[in-house]
Amino acid sequence: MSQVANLRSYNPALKKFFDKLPRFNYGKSQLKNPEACQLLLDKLNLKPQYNSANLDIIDATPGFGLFSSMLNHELRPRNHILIDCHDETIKRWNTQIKTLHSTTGNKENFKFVDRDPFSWATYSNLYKHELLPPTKQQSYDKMHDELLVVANWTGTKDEAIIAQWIKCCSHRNWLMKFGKVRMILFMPSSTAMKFLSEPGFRKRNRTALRRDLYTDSKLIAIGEESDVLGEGYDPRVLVRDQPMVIDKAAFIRNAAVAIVELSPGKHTSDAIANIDHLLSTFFVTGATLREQLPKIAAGAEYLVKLLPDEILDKKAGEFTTDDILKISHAYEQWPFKPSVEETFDIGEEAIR
Amino acid sequence: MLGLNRSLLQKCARARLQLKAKSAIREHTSIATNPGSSTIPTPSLFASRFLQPLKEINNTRDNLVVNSANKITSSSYLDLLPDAYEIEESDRENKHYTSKTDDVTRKPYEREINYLRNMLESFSAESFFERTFQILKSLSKLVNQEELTQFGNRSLEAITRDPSMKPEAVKKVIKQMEEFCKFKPDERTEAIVLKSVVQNGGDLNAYFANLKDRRSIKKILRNTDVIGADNMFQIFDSKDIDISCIPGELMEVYKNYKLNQQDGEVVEDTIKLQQNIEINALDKENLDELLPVDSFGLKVVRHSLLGLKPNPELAVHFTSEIEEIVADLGEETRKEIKDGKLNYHDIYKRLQTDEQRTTYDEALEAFNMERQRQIEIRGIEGAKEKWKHDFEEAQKRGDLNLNKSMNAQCYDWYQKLIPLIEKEHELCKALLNDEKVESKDDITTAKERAFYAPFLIKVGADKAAVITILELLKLNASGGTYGGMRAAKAVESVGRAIEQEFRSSNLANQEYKMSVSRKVAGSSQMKNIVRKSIDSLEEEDPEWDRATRTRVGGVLISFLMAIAKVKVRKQTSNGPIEDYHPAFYHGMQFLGGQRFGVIKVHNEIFKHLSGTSFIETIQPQSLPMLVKPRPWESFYGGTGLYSKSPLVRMKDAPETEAYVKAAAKRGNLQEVFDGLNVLGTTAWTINKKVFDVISHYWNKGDEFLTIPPVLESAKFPPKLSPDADPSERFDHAKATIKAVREFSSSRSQRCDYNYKLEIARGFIGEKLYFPHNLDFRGRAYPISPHLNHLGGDLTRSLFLFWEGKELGERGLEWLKVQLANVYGVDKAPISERIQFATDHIEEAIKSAKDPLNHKWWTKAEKPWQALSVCFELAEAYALPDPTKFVSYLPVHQDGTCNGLQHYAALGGDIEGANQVNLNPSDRPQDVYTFVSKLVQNRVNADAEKGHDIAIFFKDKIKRKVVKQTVMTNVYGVTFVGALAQIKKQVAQHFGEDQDGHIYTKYLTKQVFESIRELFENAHLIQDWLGEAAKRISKSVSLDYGETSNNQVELHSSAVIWTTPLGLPCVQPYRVNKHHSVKTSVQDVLISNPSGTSTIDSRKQQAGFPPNFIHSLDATHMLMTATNCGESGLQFASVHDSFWTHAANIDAMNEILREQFVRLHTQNLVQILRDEFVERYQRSYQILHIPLTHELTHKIKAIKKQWATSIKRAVTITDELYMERKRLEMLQSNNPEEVEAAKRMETTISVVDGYNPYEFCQPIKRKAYDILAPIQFPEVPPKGQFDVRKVKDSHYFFS
DNA sequence: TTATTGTCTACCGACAATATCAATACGTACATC
DNA sequence: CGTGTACGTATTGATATAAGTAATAGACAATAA
Repeated sequence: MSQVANLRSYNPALKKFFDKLPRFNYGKSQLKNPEACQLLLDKLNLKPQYNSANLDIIDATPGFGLFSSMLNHELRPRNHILIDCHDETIKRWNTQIKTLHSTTGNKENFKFVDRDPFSWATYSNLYKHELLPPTKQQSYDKMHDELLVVANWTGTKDEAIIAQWIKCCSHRNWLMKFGKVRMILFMPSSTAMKFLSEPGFRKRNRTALRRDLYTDSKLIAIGEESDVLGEGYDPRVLVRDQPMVIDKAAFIRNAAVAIVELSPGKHTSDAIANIDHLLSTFFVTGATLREQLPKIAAGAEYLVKLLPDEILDKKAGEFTTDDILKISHAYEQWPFKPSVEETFDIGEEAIR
Repeated sequence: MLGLNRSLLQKCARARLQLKAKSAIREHTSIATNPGSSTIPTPSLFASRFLQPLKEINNTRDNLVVNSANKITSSSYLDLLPDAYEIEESDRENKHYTSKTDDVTRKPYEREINYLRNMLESFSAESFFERTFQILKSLSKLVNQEELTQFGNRSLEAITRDPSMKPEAVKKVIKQMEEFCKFKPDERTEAIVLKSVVQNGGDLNAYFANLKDRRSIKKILRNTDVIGADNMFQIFDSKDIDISCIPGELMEVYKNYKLNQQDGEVVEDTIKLQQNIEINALDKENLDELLPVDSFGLKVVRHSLLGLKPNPELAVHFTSEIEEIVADLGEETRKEIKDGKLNYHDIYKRLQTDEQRTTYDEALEAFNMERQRQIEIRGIEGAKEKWKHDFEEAQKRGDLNLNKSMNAQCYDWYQKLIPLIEKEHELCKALLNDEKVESKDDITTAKERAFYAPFLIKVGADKAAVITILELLKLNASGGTYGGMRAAKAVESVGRAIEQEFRSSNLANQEYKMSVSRKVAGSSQMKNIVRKSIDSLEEEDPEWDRATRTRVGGVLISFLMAIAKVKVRKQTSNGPIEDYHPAFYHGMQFLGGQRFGVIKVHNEIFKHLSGTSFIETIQPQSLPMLVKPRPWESFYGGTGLYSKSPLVRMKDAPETEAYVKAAAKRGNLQEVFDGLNVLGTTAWTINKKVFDVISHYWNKGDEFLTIPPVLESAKFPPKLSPDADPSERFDHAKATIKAVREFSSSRSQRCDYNYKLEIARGFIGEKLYFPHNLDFRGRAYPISPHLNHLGGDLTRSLFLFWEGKELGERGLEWLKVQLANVYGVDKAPISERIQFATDHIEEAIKSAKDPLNHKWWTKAEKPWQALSVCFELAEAYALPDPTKFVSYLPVHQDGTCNGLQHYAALGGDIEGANQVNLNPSDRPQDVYTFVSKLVQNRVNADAEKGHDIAIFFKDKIKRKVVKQTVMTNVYGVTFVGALAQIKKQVAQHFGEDQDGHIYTKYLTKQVFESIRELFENAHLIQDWLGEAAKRISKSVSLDYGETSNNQVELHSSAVIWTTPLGLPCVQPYRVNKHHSVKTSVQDVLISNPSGTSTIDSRKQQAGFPPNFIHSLDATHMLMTATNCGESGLQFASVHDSFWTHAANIDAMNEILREQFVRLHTQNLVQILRDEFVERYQRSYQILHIPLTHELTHKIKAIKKQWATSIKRAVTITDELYMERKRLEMLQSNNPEEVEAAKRMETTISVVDGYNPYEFCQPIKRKAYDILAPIQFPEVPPKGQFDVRKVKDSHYFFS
């Protein structure tokens, strides 16, 4: 690590903290290699897009914080909120910030928040408790340039959170209510493979379709987990986004990680609200829409009359955003369509 | 950067993986062949002799050929490979379950055998001979010769049922069976031939001419169940038969017959009638013709239930009997009876003398016997007739909208369904005949069809159609999923119902054997002999396996879904539009990301379900019985005339089944039977007065007390704005779920109540019985599922005893106590409860007089039962002397926290015994209040010390807060579970709070400690039970690895104990493997039940303490039942609530206390321990002892020695094997071997002399694992409480 | 072998996940020695 | 004639599904290192 100090985004003031790796990783994978972080930051190329003086960063689950600190050093934000609630991490960051206070006067503007990054309330409280100044509402036509969200959701159960944050893009609520806020998300590679896949790819699922409709996304980087590069990802995504490959050794825990950039897209949830529930039924089997129709509601065969063959003969995984909008539109025309509540499927467990 | 193409990626990946696999294998082998150090001493002579086979085991195990017999159950008949099933003789022998010390065995390959037997039956009955041979040949590989002969005979019997099977053909079949299947005929086989000679047109004389040996004729004729009654008489007529051919049991009939021989006048036998009896449920004209209009009691009979048409002769007979009995009654009563104003129970109530009642009961019983028979035989026909009737009525009215009448709708579906099923039957038969039928819209492959074809064809298309519709409607009513039912459950249920139908038609066949078509002397005697012979057959028909049921059900349901439509209308801007939507459709629902299949019911159908009368459509087994159930005397029995129920309910627990069967066979269960028979012979009737009130509120459709309202749709929360915060969205989703849940549960509850009430309505005035059976711990449950006295308040209020008992002084008091109890005043002394009733007697009487307006009763804790008591009291007080009132109401005596009572008796805690009323006291004690006080004390003490949370709770702990936790403590509730309970209470009493959980946590701790303090010894026992279960469930049997082929898992010992009445209880918790089965609807997951799969140790441990206690309370109940029965008391129970007439409560209380004392004066836990020590003597425990211990070194040395010898690492199987050999040798006759065995050391034998339980470590870390003989901790000492005091404790049950 | 992570949490009556695809295992036809 | 190879099919095993994971604590099984 001799040349580490020479890296552009490396904050020398924190060097001593990153020499030693953390004892626990709390089920998350993270980057431990400064060079890799630097390359990632290069690839992200965020600097030109933000103005340090107005930029607030919300950084969920920074872990031991190498990437966070380098991102910080790169962008020099007005506020950099770190949210984590694991003992080791809390201790580590508190001492780090203390050290910074005495060395740089914390010009890095780190603020550590000892709350659960999983909880929605944590974020609203940032504003409530004035840890952050109110974020300006901006247009959804261009990237929000005063707020950046970074999060590490690489745990085994974190996929749900990614799915939910995608839903937030569709509803334009939560932090997404401020505008087209960029999220840099570390997620399990298997999650990225599913959620980022394009129509027709084997792993394409309902959330991938939602992502397609409601967000703009880009695969920034992938961990080198197998010897076949990009194995498991939709090749079209690899070709389109040209993600960088991060060396296996650069990770703590494992390299089954993808780094994805996500922001709210042009559609919102009402685009297909009427059939959102029914989509799960479509994705159950590999049968065509024509075959699936009777399963969504009694008498839904009727829709055959309203849809072109080319869509009817598609499988759920092959739907494009256009297709799904057309299906939604057709459904709207159906006189016997059940109400949204009636299509609310609830499992037995929930009934007890 | 990454110009990658997909297929390339995948190819690379594949190549890489293959590489990995290869290297893994290499590594593995190099480890395996690595011998230990070379400086090890060689084992002793004997030891090395035993080690020899181990070397081979190693070699054969790696390339062990899995016998393809294991695959039988996952193959259709097309894929059977009889030649591949080679099973060693030793692997065909019966094996033991958990313990060799119990004489309870299992048959290896039982599932496979049963599967094959079912197919054998089917192919034989349908005369597919080639297939029959194929199956029999497969069977020949799995079973011994004796069984093979038995199965072959079974097959032949089925074959000869076909009248076109001439004797020669039968003989040819037998010949082929011998040739291909190693079948060996016996006398029974010959009897079958004989039957075919008589029945299917052979020359009897020629037959006997060839058979000169009298003795063998005798042997053949002994098989009366094969030959049948009618045929036997024909044989008697044969000139070749003389007395020397007649076996002993037939001698008398024979002589009798020959003596009175007369020309056979051909008559219709009643039993023959049964088979094809055409019962038109609604056609009463026939009856009217037969019964003169003024015949006494015609209307009485007409009153009968379920639209049954009574047998005219019997009806006439019955009514004339009634006429005779009531002759002495007043003119007015007789008129009432004659006018049909009185139902059967009303009449019974009017009778004045015991003699009248006895005669009446006898007459009714005889009449009901016939009705019961009709109900059972009619089965599903009743449903069809009802549908048809309603359909035709609707047509007559010109009413084309079938939606209005569910039944008419069903008939429409039924008619449309039949052709589909018929078509499928054709396809199945074609397949079985190897005919190729091309059908363009037949998407089912031959392979798939082959799985269900042999079974589907067993039930006719029309019956299958009815069953399918009925099951789907029934399941839907059973609630659960929102607007539908689990598809997996539905397909299996339909399959099961089909199987059941097939079985009951088989039973009818058996009946046929008993029929005699001529009026001859001795015919009834002959029938009895045949019946006895049939009953003595031990073999049972194997059940269809679940995969088969599922497949059969799947086919039928998919047909129904295809044709069942419902008409829908909708108003649109262009006027009303109409469409036909499927009534049932299949879909998926998601639960925690897992999906499951659902059959949804169209809302239009769903709406009508809770208002439809189903009583005609309920299977007879699901109804209460009209006659006394057959008394229990073996494992199967106890129920209706034509159906069998197992003594113990089992969900996939072959071991439980085997143990109970064995006990039944040994005759150990007589006392259990006795108790159950008392429960079964308690006669009930429906409380019409209460029923009418319920009915009134039910029909109003509003929510009232426990009656849920009729709801049109769920009350959904208001819509959310699209940009609502995620947490708001979450709450909204929760609220929606809650709304759906409430709606759904209200609807399914209404469906459920509808069933109950409809049945109750049908049974008003009838005398009914509930046959009972047991769960695996011995607790008794009524078999009829819908309506029984175990239900909630409303259901319980519907029941009265059939018999009445004059109250007397005490009875009146107890009746009052009953009122207080159900009203909620159940914690006061008896005198206060009586006072309560006396104080409120006016209210009660008014409630009874005008229940709709005077609502005092509705405020009771159990309002419906309160109303029921009100009616009773009002009637009593209408008499000049209420004590003279004849009461029919069951009065309850409930154990106060019965589980704790048993624990307290076992543990002998004095304070505990006081608190659950084991100790006499002038006030009833309430354990919940007491615990809450203990908690209070603790909290207050902490508060003194300035504990914040304690100060908050100071003097605020109510009974309610601790109640659930105290109750569930008996069931082994954990801290987390209790936390959840108390949290609910805290939220209710103190409001929700941000960090309420800190408070909850504190309080839970206090509650737990308080309970432990109060029931200290009881808890030691609970712990002891848990520890014993833990050791058992984690033990290893000495016989592990004995059978190489049949997969017995390492930890496979279940906790087994015997109740004081001799019922063996086997905890059925195992980890069952699953596999999925493709059906036409969806794939269905099916578990493979096994008595040898790995034990679910966690459940075994957690379940044992409560299960043991429940087995004791069940024992107590059965003992009490038996004694009450002997004392002539009517008795009923709901586990720990015992019921009898008010007048008999004192007597019952005495009995139940006596029995409790009798039960607990033995040291039950010590007995249990002794039983465990005996049963698990061949079990060993894996213990972790310190690495440094001397024993560790010894065992390591032995293992090293062995490892060198066998050139591989020593496994646990090897250790057990060596020990087994050593122990075998010790028992040897050869003194040399015994001597050697004494000198021989095994890793287990060296443990002898140590007590490793003393120095073993709980954790595996830094420890060495050894095998040690299982030991059980000493039983904790009892406290001071003397259980005999219970005899004087008036509040023990109250 | 040891350390970490994940699972489960009150008994019985009572009742349960499926669809798909890749990889392996198995079987058969065919070719070539 | 046997053997090896290629190809086709049945079986097995892994993975995805949805999308708040409440929160508590302690034992135990499974998995990773």
